[in-house]
Amino acid sequence: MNKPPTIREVARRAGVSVATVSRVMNDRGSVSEQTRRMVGEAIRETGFRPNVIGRGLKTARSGTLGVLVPSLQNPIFADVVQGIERAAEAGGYRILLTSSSYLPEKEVAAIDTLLCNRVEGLVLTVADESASRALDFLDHSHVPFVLVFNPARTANHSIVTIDNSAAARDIVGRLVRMGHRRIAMIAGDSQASDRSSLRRAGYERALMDGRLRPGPIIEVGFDSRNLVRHCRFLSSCNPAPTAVFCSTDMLAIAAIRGFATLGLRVPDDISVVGFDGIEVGQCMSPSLATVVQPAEDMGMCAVEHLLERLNSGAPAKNLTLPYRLRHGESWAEPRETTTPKGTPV
Amino acid sequence: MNKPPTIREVARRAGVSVATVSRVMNDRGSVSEQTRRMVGEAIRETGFRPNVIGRGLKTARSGTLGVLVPSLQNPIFADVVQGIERAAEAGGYRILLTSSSYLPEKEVAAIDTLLCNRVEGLVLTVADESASRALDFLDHSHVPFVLVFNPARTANHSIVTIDNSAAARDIVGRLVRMGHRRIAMIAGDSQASDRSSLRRAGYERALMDGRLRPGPIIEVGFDSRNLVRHCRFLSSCNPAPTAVFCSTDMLAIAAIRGFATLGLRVPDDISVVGFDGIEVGQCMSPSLATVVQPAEDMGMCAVEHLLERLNSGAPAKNLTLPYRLRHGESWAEPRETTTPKGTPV
DNA sequence: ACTCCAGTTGGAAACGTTTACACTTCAGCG
DNA sequence: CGCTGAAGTGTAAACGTTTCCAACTGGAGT
Repeated sequence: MNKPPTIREVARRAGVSVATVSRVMNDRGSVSEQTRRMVGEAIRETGFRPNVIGRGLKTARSGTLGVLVPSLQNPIFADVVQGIERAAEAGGYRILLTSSSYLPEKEVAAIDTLLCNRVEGLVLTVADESASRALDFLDHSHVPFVLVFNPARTANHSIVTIDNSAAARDIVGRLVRMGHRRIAMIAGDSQASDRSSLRRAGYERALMDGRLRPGPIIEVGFDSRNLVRHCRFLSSCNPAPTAVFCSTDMLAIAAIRGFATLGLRVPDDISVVGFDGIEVGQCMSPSLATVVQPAEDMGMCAVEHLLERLNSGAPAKNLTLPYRLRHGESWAEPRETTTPKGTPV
Repeated sequence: MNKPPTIREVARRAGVSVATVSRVMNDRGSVSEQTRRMVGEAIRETGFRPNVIGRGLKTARSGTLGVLVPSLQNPIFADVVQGIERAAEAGGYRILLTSSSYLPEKEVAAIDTLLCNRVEGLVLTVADESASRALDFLDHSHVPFVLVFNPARTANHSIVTIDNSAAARDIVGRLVRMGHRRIAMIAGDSQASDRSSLRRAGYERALMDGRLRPGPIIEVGFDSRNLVRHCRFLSSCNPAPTAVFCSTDMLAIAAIRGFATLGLRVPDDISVVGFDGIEVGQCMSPSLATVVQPAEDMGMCAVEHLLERLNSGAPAKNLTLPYRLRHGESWAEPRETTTPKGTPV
């Protein structure tokens, strides 16, 4: 396990000082064409690779950004990480990836680790922006960070998000106008996600708009795979809901599956809509009607803004990107409505 | 943007030398209970966080592992990264994540970057293990690495994989025994994935076993979302295949979608099976019949083995984990067979 | 011939840690 | 009372870079 060559060996080999080698590598300062060639040759011969740790120590720059997401299991986060990685790479940064498994205590630990590693900035999604001990922590660290997906509750944070509440109201409103009078919600644990509560608020607002009572609301864990039990409960209600709004696509997919297991067809027997816009949603049958968050873009925007702050000292800002609705096959007018139908979408 | 406190300030504050502070932090050497307390207090007061870059420079250990995957878009890689992150965290390591977008030239660049960052080891999936310039590169670097998903063609690499060819032969064999006589394949670009070729080999082998001719084989890009064109082609063949084996679940999902668009039902009109075992496959309807790779486990195994090599100098080894078949709803006996049916599965 | 300046180059001091080594105490022991 | 050794502590030298500064060259301008 022999040590990799250092700048000193390259210098010796090329018959110059380490300062000159450094100058050649970063082409800074003036170096004659001849020495430049010789140094280049020595670098190639030795297989020298500059040690960014040594460099980082001197320059006080690590060249890395920290990333913290709840989980990679949900494709929405994989997408955002993909965007982050893309933009970071374009900006000459590496990313240090950690995940919290939706546990607030792991958030703090992970951020601490990232700060020890002297990341120059962070991109993260926390469980609850307003209650996050992790963020207080971060606020005092003087390391710039950008929240993704978390709602903008306080103005002095950099945030890239969409209007969760409006989007939920929008898509549930469509269900109402389709004629649904009894709309249930399956919500991810609101402790683990402030988005979930906002989406719920939008849902309730849409029902209020239509003078309807919020249907049964079922709160489940984010890692719920099997919703059969909950689906059975919903279909046994009286009156049974004709549509279900799920706070994430993953839950919506699981719900569709759950209803299928019970012999209920979507959307014939019950409509199901989701939230997130993950890619598989539009590949499956029925394709999922949902709110599309531009996750990869959000990741890229977050990094771009972070780099602006890093490089030009730009101020923190809230960036609310547009969402769009995807009209999938998982929703339809209710088969039998007890009240007159509204206007179809 | 004031600098974070250093060990020196902590030492000054506690009235001791930096050596003592260092000793307290790593509890190594002997320190009296009293000074230990004072140092602890000084650390808390200053909010000191040890700079792992400084530490890394001295100890020649970065505490990071490099990870390179083709893309995070495909959940199979998100899963493996999740496993890698888990195991790395458990072992006290951080991960530096990069992706190649299935481009061999980006593989080399990414690995180079990771090596510059002095990762202590790497976990990666390359396009083609036997042709990878990136691996030659890595072989000379004396940094241990573990391949995931790539087939074990050469014995001296650490590899965590499954038997792709056997698995493909297995699942396609089931189709044959179900009575399918005309089985097509939709394969991901074999340039971009050595797995794809192996799966194809297994597919061909299974057909040979059943004395059948390989059906049409369509090669598509890994990022193919819309397979309608190819599905139309398949259904217009004469005789038309009654089943399609796809080299990844993502392609299988897209294919099911494609057939649905054409008004063909899966599995009634045509069976579709995939390969990978991503979670959404079992959530959708019809649920996807597929080969399940234990992706998260594979990621964890890879890291565990890597750490063994790192810590105990254990030798490289090939680890072939078991796959299993998931009996989904996307396959069934062909509706009309021209030859007598085989034994159903 | 002298100064001046731009173009090259090297020396050495950082950066924040860890750690080998040396030094002080002080208790235990003969 | 002196010797020994352990416990506790400090000093300073690394680790691999970058970069400030000084020094040296040689040609142009006076």
